[in-house]
Amino acid sequence: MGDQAVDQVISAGVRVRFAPSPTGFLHVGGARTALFNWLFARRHAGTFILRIEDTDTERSTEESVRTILEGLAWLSIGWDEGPFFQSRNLETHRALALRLLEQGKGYLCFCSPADLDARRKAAEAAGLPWKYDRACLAVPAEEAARRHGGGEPAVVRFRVPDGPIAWDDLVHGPTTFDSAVIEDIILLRSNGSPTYNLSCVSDDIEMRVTHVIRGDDHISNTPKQVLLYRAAEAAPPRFAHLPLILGPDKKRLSKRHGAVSVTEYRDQGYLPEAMFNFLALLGWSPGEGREKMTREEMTAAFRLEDINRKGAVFDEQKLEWLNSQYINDLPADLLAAMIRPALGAERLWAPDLEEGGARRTWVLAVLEALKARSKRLPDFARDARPFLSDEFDYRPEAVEKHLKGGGKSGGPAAVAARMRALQETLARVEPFTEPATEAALRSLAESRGDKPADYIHPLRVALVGTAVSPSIFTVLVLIGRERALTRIDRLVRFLESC
RNA sequence: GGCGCUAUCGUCUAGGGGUUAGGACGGAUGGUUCUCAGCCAUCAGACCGGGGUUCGAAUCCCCGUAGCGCUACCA
Repeated sequence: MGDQAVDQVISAGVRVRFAPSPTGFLHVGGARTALFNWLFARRHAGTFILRIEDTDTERSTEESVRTILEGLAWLSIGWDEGPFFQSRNLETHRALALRLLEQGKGYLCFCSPADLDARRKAAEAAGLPWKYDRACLAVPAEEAARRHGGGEPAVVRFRVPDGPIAWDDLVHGPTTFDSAVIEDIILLRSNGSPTYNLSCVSDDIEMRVTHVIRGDDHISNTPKQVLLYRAAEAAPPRFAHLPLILGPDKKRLSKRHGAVSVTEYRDQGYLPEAMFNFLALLGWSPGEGREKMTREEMTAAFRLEDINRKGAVFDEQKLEWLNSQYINDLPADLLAAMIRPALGAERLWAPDLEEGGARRTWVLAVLEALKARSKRLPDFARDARPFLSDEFDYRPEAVEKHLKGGGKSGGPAAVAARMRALQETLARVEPFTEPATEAALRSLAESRGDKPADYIHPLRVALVGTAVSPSIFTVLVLIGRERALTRIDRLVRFLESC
């Protein structure tokens, strides 16, 4: 079958789901799983289902549900069905378990957790591999029913049949487990609540999920689930297990590595498009060296078969680079909208920036000048301050290097003299444009037997307070003649106080 | 311990019997220049080890080794 034919078969109703448990924020691993499900669904014009697995009432919180939804929304990963809450389907899960029990595919187990724990520990201490020993399998069904009816606590276990279990993983290829290593799975706890594997399989059957795309850490759950599909006489879905996202130490990415929540990255000033692109590249490559891609390009190129099997280290430096690329591509007016909260927090956002008008046009020009040197959104709020406000400090290292710097600059007095001369020149230069101001500064330097840099560096400190900025003449024109002259005044006064 | 998964530059990866093993991030050097960034150019940098199969193996097979994951009445 050719690729197109395969695609057509797959496309006959692809249904995938992202099934996070709401016990924390949406971490980057979860986001990447959601992303791949989304990409696969879009690629095959299928359905993307969001299912919240909130059956662990101890740890599940509504706050968690909110942040997960918020994270998905930020990344623009929308779902077609749901969100469904697994806790609403408990009765269906229970019915499946009871059906299996009735059919003799399961049995009641009266072993207490404490008892089990003791036996497990004893086995481990003796260096023996532990697996539930099926002690209760020997209890006749009638007796078990009577004891359970009489109030004795019991769990429902699934009786694992003998024989090999195999599936053709879409990313790992053929994978097999020997049922001998799988213990009889608990389906229903002694309080009657269903366990993860049961709920998961039951829901996936009910929701007619065709492809289960999830993290590698679920590989060992898969044989159990395959068994459950068989027992339920339902066709199992295709499985695709994604490589884990690792920290720099090659261990599964976790909080101790720093930021792991997607909303943290948002708050650090990453663009959702950059994050989306970066996450997609973690464990997947369309080949041909393609890296920076639009969602549409990623969707068109996405194939589960191209997913890697090796865990991928989350490289913040590359994320930052990608982010700078996206920032550079962003038109200034969109940029303005994105950094507005940050500017507002710094009290740099004035109401007159809201609508069209000269002031807004000017602000956009400032952002444009700052773009190439910005890696993350907060870089703008920091660098834009001297443009948007007259309140800024001289950076110590800039003062040290360009104002006081002994031999080369001749000391504060010499710098002050040059700035006075420059001030006079700038007061007269017409028009006040980049080429004209540059020509004026250079000829002034020449006439006084100095180097242009002797004027440029102190001027930069005067205008923005730092040793680095965009081209000084761009800055000069953006700041404008009047403010520039005032700032030179301020610098001269500062030099006199040195 | 048992079971499973994995193994190409520091990192993300391309390649899948014959390649100077390619690209990107990061690093280094040089250029542009008023600084930083950017941009441009150049450089350094990898097929885990051992056996097979083959005329030929990074690629296929086996065995090691290492790393990671799972091993709950959590999900």
